[in-house]
Amino acid sequence: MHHITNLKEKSMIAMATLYDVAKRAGVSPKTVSRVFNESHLVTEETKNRVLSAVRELDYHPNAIATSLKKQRTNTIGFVVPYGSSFVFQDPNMMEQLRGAHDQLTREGYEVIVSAPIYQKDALTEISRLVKHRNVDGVILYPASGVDRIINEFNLKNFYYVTLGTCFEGQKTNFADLNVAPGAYLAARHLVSRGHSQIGLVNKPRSFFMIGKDDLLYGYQTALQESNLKYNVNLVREGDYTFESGYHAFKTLKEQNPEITAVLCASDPMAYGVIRAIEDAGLVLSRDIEVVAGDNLPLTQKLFPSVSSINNPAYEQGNLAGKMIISIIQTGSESPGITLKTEFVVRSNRIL
Amino acid sequence: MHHITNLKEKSMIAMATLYDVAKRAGVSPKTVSRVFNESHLVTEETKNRVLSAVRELDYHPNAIATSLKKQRTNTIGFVVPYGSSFVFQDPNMMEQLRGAHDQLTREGYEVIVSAPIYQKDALTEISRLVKHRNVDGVILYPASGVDRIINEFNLKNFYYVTLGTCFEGQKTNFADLNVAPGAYLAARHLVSRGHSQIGLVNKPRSFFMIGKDDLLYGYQTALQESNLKYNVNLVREGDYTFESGYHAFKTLKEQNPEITAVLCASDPMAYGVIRAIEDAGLVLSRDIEVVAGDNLPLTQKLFPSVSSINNPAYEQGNLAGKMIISIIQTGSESPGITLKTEFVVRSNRIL
DNA sequence: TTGAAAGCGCTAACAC
DNA sequence: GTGTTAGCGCTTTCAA
Repeated sequence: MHHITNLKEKSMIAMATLYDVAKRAGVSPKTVSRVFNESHLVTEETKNRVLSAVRELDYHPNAIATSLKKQRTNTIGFVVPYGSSFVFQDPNMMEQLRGAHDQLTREGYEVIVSAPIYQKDALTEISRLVKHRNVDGVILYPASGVDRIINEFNLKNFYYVTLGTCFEGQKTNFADLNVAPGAYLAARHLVSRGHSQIGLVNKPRSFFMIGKDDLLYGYQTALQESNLKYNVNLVREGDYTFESGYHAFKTLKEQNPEITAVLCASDPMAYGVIRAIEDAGLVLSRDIEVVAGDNLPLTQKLFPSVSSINNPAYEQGNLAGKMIISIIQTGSESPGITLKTEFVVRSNRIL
Repeated sequence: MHHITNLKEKSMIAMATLYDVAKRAGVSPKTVSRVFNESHLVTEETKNRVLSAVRELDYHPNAIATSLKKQRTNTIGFVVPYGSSFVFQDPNMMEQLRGAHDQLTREGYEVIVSAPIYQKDALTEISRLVKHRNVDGVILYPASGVDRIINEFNLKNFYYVTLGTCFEGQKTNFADLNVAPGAYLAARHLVSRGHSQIGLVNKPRSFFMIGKDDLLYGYQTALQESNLKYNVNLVREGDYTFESGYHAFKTLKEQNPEITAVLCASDPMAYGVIRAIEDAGLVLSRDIEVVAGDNLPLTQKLFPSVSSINNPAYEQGNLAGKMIISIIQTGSESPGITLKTEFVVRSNRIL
């Protein structure tokens, strides 16, 4: 049945197979398999004989063979477009990944991470991972074109969860975030502290479904309630990066000299704003009050006086992990869940 | 040969197999396989027939079956102990991961990332991934106990690369970093600017093989050359985190009131030092000059006046990726490579 | 409680 | 240039 050790190159040592264990223990292959999968169906005595053989031969079940037979890999793909710098250098995205990782590994899944540079590649990568059966399902990030993939996945019963909604009317399989509550509270807070010229550095338009879960919505609602009129000129659109925050504040200040506060959609953009404030010869929290968007630990530590919208990115990733597992195990879709943002005050404004 | 669509649950759609394609195209399975693997051995005409069938059936090769047959998965494990917060929240480690990811995906490998909380689990995880054949090889991080795993891997011809050396005398399969040159230049620079009380916030002792590639070594060498005597009391040991940096500066300043400069082994620790400086009522770069350890983009942006040792973490990860691929493809070990740190001056000291 | 035989989807060896 | 056959290492009927 089994051939002699395959003398590839120098000393490739043949790994023991389940058959080797069976032979050694004097039982059938199926019995060995049972010991690993349904051990309650095996006598204590035979089990011990098998386990001895396992130890003696240093046997480890071949995960690939198991996957082929069972038609599942116990692996989940985490695919994010926009390139590896965008992903691995964005602490907020890393929090999402961390949340997913923790949940998935706790449940015995491996995590394949992929961050192709181009959206097109990302879409291909998602399809490939799933269709080639490398993974049992994917957690994926909104990007243009993802809706088509989702459509196909729905038809073919492939499993996925999205980090945010990917098209209007998506009802299932998403772990989303509603930024409006945090933005609303943040804007109210700023107004209550006497600010009336409040800048908004929003996320890129392409990233969101315009609607009631948006930063802008919370901001506008708060202004309305306070009878402050909405000024388009106080709104900027960044791309989550430091640079875009820096640039946003620069132009905000130029066009609105009276500006005294800025609300940011992300922490890295808040850093850019802060840097721009200092470069303009102004003092953070005295001349301009900044509200950050993620409430990252680092931000709290570096800028203890900066209040922040709380972005539960870890929980979001965790939730996505839970959802994909449940979807795989039940074989049916999961209702979408939307987490809420909050607002954390850290105002020890200077003067 | 092939059974009717397996009506699991509702509508699990059967994926086309290579046999289905073969039948449809009127060729043998092997010919279909050839089209995907050695297409130059197939006539243009049959190839086209096969590809039509592939398209019509929406066929995708099953990666698991290929892996089982070929005895390789085209997947590399990236395993780091110390837990997911330590990993995903450390921008420097993310740079290593990013470097590895970019190289590996470019070469057609998937990356499985795993960050177990306990070192013990990490060691188990490394073994499992490799022994169960989930991955073709692993990139792993120094931790106590890794040396035993390496020993076993060497014996059994399993493939690995380490990010740094894991035991004294390791000669192969590592992508290491020599911190001494950067530390030396940094210390010389500080001395040349008139500093004589220079604090050192080093990495944790357990992380390094004490030797000539150490931060301390570069620091001491520079002091010696300048005829400054080495003062143990100016040296602290952190654990790469903000908190440890904060605490380090606090005690440094208490015990060395004359201190005017601090050299840090990592950027997060430098952030902690900077925060502590400000909390002590001192001004960064005027009262205390700080040198950071990683030269992260964020640090450059947030603190433009802070010089830094340059930590080529991306390159290190990239190199590790290159090495593991070469090791797998040639079947033989790779000589270890040590990257050098440099020093980047950004001194626009205030006053 | 245990075992025999078939086969998951692919490719390597060896025909033709 | 193309096809046949066996088998990668496991689990799943089904039978004993």
